[in-house]
Amino acid sequence: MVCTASDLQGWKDFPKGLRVLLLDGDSSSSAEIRTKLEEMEYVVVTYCNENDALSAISSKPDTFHVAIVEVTTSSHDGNFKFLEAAKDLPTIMISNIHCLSTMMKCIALGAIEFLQKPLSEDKLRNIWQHVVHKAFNAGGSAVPSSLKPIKESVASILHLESENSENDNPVPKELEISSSDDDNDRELLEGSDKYPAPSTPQQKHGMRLVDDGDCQDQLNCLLEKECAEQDGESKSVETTCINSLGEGISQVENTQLPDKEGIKEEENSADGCGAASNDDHEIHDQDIISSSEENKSKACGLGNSSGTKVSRKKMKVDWTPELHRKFVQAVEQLGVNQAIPSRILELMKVEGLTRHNVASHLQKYRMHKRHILPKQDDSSWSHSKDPMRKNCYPQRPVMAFPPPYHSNHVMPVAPIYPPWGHMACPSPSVQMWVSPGYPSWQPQEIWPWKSYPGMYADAWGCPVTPPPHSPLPSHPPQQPIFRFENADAHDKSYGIAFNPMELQLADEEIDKVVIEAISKPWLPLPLGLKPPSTESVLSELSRQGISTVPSQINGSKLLQ
DNA sequence: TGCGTAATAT
DNA sequence: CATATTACGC
Repeated sequence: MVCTASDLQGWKDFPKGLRVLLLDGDSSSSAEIRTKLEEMEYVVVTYCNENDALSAISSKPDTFHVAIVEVTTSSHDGNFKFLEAAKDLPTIMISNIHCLSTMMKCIALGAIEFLQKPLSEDKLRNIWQHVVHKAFNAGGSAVPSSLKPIKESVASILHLESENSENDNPVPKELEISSSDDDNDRELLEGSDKYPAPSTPQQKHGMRLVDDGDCQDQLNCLLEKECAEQDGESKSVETTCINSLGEGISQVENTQLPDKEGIKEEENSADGCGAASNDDHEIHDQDIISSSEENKSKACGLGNSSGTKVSRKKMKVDWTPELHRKFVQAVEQLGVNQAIPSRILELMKVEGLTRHNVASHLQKYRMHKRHILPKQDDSSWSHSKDPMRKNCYPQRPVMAFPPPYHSNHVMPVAPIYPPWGHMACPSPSVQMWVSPGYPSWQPQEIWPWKSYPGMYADAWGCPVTPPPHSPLPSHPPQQPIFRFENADAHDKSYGIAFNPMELQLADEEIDKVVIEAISKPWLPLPLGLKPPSTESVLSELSRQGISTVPSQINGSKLLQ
């Protein structure tokens, strides 16, 4: 089967444009539902009496993909006639009444779902799932023609999926998907946290019962991915297995799990050592985490194909730059005084992360910070709430980029590069002069302490112009100096001092990396790039006629 | 109980 | 090695 991206063109924005028949005698509720649906870019045709609706579907049976039908209390057959007539059309019954027998009757007659009014947006948004479900579930050729395009569309997506996984493609699948329909996935993702949950529990289980496992699994997989990407606001952290080394890719997935206990539970049962009487939670498949882990391990070819209950003992939090960014953001937001594990945890809103995780991280974070800012001036970080903090960059007019590119620019006295750059200026005031283009909420400081393999592309999801092949060699930590150029200088004057060895490197490669680094100061330094040494900064400054440098920059002593 | 810290384990 | 865990004092 040929499955090119063009196959998807047919319904690129899949749920959008779904044609919905709305039959509701109550004009106000009808209008409301219609509005909501149209906001979601569904195409709605409303009917207020059953006969019109019936004639519509009988004259043009392929017009609609899904129907939403009110169960009337007035007319006695309560639109059941429609339900019977529209067997091919996935039909959702809606009503004000809470009558179990009515509900059951509807379901028995083929309604795919019964919803109480008022309908939440989630419910409405998710109606497409029924359509897909029906498209796959209707036996073979019996798929109503209105659903065929959907089935094909989804099938081709699924096919792409499986192709990708066969290739043991190094590119995370998420990226594949997103690149295949790049245009609209933003929008899709906007509300994506609302997608994953089927409108009703019944759907999840019901589907499993009926469907053939393959499709279903793939579909779940797909749906999961649709919402997995959400970059800015990842909500859960995936704990990683020990092997995690291979993957620098962002390990956060948005799972929006209602019960936060998911991971925590597993922790104590982690190695299942003493407590044989483990929790019974495990048997529930409610645990999205586990399934995503499974996917992941499949992706890297480590998966044990048989055991569905993949190791629950992955409990190490991988502090990806992204996760750390959130951490720092939270710390900053709280101010150092308030930055205690529990609050940080709250602010981070990362699912599955425990207070212990945060505490441990915080501990390390503080240690490193303190190591960098020796006692001399701990006020630099202990009173970050102080509004006068903005003075912490007295050299501002001098330096071109808002804050020194990385906080590490301001070199500590120690010759070695501290793995944990200190926070350049923890207070929000720093944002005041961050140039408008920058995501000012983002902490200026990101730890370059960890070199993620493949982090250029993966950890941040977006292309960071990685050095295509040969990433810069990790050089011995003495020579290579990245001379940071300041504002007055023109762009071309940024330079790199090479030692002979490095001259062999393709200049363009380096330039690319440097440009990238300069233009995106919020990213960690790419592997191989070092922040400028104190000496180089100073000499550069003096070369430009700036001889006096404040003795204290950002709390770090530069001179004397 | 929660926090911070250091030592220790994985 | 980075992180978790533990232990201890507050």
